[in-house]
Amino acid sequence: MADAPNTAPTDFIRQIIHKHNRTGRFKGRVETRFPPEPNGYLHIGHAKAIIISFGIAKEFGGVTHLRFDDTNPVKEDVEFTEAIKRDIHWLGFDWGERLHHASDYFETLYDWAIRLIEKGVAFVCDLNAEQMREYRGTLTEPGKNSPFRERSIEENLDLFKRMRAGEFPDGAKTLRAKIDMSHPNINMRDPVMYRILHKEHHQAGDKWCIYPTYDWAHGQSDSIEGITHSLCSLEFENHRPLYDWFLDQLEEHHPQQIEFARLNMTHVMMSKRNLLALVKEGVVAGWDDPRMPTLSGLRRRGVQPNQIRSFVEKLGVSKSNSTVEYANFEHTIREDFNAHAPRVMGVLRPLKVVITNYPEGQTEEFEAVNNPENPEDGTRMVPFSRELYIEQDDFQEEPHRKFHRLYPGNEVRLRYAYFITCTDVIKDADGTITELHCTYDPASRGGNSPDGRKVKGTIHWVSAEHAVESEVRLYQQLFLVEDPNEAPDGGSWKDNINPDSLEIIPDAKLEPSLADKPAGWFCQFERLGYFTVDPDSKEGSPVFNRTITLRDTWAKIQKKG
RNA sequence: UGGGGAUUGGUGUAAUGGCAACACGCCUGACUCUGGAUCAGGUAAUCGGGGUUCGACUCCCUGAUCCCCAGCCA
Repeated sequence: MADAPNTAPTDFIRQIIHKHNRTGRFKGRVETRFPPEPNGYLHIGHAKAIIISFGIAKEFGGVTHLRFDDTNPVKEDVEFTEAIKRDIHWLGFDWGERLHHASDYFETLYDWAIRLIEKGVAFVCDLNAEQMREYRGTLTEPGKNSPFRERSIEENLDLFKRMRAGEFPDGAKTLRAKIDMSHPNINMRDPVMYRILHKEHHQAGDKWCIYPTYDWAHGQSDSIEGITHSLCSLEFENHRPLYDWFLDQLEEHHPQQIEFARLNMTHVMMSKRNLLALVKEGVVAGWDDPRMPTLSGLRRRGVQPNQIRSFVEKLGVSKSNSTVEYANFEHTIREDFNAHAPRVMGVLRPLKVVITNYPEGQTEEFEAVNNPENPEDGTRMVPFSRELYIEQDDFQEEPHRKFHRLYPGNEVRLRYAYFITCTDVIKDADGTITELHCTYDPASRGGNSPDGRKVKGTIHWVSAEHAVESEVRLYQQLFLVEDPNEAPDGGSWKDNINPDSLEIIPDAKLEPSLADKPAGWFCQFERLGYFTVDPDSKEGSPVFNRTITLRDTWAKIQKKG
């Protein structure tokens, strides 16, 4: 499972850390953090951030903190914290004792704010939101100083304490850093540090009615925890000067913020807000719907955590905005499953086959290989009888010129069993094929003919009397377009939703070994794809999710006509 | 039009002054008791224009394009 030793990544972040280690900036220590806001579920995009932050720290012998960035009680909920922790653990990472909340630091943050007031670099401002916007200036014009900017330190101290004491209504006052209203970086134009919010906090209870903003809380939390490298996404680049400014003013431990490009993927909705909409509006069944790009959705779908890790590791890290093709993710999933998934036989769309020259009532068993990629996985016995199910797709009455499966008069191999030849096609009054009659060659027992005769096709099958009935859920992309956010003319992103993203097959026929597999168990249905047992399964009647199909060369041939 | 970033095949990354490499995708072919897997081969790139240099993806100048920022969101 280890990466090849000579391919250790040398991306720009690792290069910076190596440099710090050379110069002794952090005395060789590497400590990172993952700071989710508890306002939604983690998705594949977060997985990149998690894998990078945890992965790099580990690689350098350091540790990673999990810190809930819970500075806005209006948007957040404990509901999400457990899900976030579970998903990170599932991905394969552990924060040990280092579980924190930004709200753990509210008292320190408050003290530090007082320090800045005393230093004369923070002030209480009475401007309301609209006024503040006017005073801020624009991208091209400088802002104006707030009329409250020159309050005395004493007055600021008094006002700030009274803000905390709850003397003022929401929005009446803010605490702001005193930096430079004409700074070309708008984040430096006297940014807000505290706002008044009379709202109970999911962690801190009703203790506070003033809450720190992201800019004031984040870097200081990093500092308190002794973080050395604070890795975040590109949009925070503009905030780094402020991150640095606060820590310079405080003269506290000063981590290095490093920004990298977040993960974008074709066909995947990454916006938390829109994912929430999909859940709330019932487009999907929940955050863990297998069509969701959430970690819980992927897990239920059957994607394995090591697959996500190797996917992200192979992508690399850079600062350029980019969008990964979904096929890349699929490749990684298949690559791993191919090596590890046990093979079984299951028929999704059953077509009954009667072997007319096979003795009625007779049953025999064939030895089937569990995983040809890994002979140590051994073999299992699969029952065979006179009546079988094969896949409807494996029969064509009038075959495509390159079709080499079953058609009238053609001989194929039933995997691990016998050669059979189609002799009759039975139809109902509507002309729908209901049954096939075939003959078998007893000499081909086990799947090879002693006369060396070759067949072009090998198909899977399940013995009718031994079949386990199963509900199988097939998934397609929730969005067929490459960029789900790109709304069609006059429409919205919702118009991109694929109405056929879920297909339920109520009566698939599976080989008997599949009757009682536990939820989460995965396998390959030969020739069809990789499947996972869904938690909805009941004893003796499993529900399978198709995680991903096999590569389908035949589909390409058909497409070409 | 202020500031901050970015730009290498269709896609994602490497090469940090010395043969533009790897992976995905796509296309051939071989092999196959999974039209899977595997194997062999092929396709295809340094944003433009100047300059420095024996030599430039890399350094300098200049232009273009894309992304981010005007929440009391994170």
